[in-house]
Amino acid sequence: MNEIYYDILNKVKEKGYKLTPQRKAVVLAILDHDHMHLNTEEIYAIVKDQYPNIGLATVYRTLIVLDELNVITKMNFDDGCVRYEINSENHQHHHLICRNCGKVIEVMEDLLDDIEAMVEEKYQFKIIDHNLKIYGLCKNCLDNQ
Amino acid sequence: MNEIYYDILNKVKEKGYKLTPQRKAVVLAILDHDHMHLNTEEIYAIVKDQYPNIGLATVYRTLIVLDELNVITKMNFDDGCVRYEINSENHQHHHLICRNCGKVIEVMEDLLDDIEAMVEEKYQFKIIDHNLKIYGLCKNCLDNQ
DNA sequence: CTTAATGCAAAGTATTTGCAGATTT
DNA sequence: AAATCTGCAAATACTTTGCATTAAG
Repeated sequence: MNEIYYDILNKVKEKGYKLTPQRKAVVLAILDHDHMHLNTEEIYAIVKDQYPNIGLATVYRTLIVLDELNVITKMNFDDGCVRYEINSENHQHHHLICRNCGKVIEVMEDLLDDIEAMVEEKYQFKIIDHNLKIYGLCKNCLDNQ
Repeated sequence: MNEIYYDILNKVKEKGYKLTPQRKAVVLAILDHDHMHLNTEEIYAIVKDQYPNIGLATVYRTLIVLDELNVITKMNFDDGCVRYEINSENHQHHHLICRNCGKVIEVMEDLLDDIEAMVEEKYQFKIIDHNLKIYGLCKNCLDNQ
């Protein structure tokens, strides 16, 4: 965890961005709430706790920088806002989204090799990343019906 | 094509919605521009051509109805707006999105059976639909580098 | 004739931007 | 010291809503 944190700070510095306490606080907030798919307001609320006069615009701007540095990934769960995830390369995963309760479940298995091989060959498309969302009903909602 | 159109009108009627000329015009606009991933403004512009005093709000409201009836699907290509596609059940496809030029390419092969079977069994999740976006570089952008 | 749909304008959200002052390097 | 970053408020973009009027069934 600490290692990831310092890796991110280094990336920020390397690219010529300044290491401000606000930026550090945003990075920490995201790391501390991994797998929670926070949106900007939520990250802002967390950071504001320890850093009461940070502005929402600073959080927006920091997230743009982190996205540009490939540190985080934007996620869209169709709930009207952008949510963020840490980008740990060797940790590919997909999302199951319950159409009834909205819960998001992470699936750690990848299993997209076949389709990716086909795409690269047939479409001459150089794959960088992918994003798979599966919609349906979670166990809980199925049971309580 | 005509068959799909009347199927959609029937669905609208069946659910108790009124068949207004505005709704028909929106449906036609989408059908006439299939695979073009239009957003609301674009649909509005097309409809306005033949129906100059339609309001943007009517288009938004019609799209909400069509989405609810499962006639169209919302798509998010990370360009800041929601885009729509006709929902032809037996025509599953994925999208390749070029990180360089933004072009969206449709992939007609499905190839998600393995992963779906695994998800249904291991996560006890009843799958309704899925959405796969693959990011990378299209042939054109690779060639011109 | 009843009920729902439309068009307009106003109101909401989510996000971005301009700018003066503060902070990092 | 130079350049970037911050916080604030205003601006923008997309979408939804209230309401009086119109139109569909």
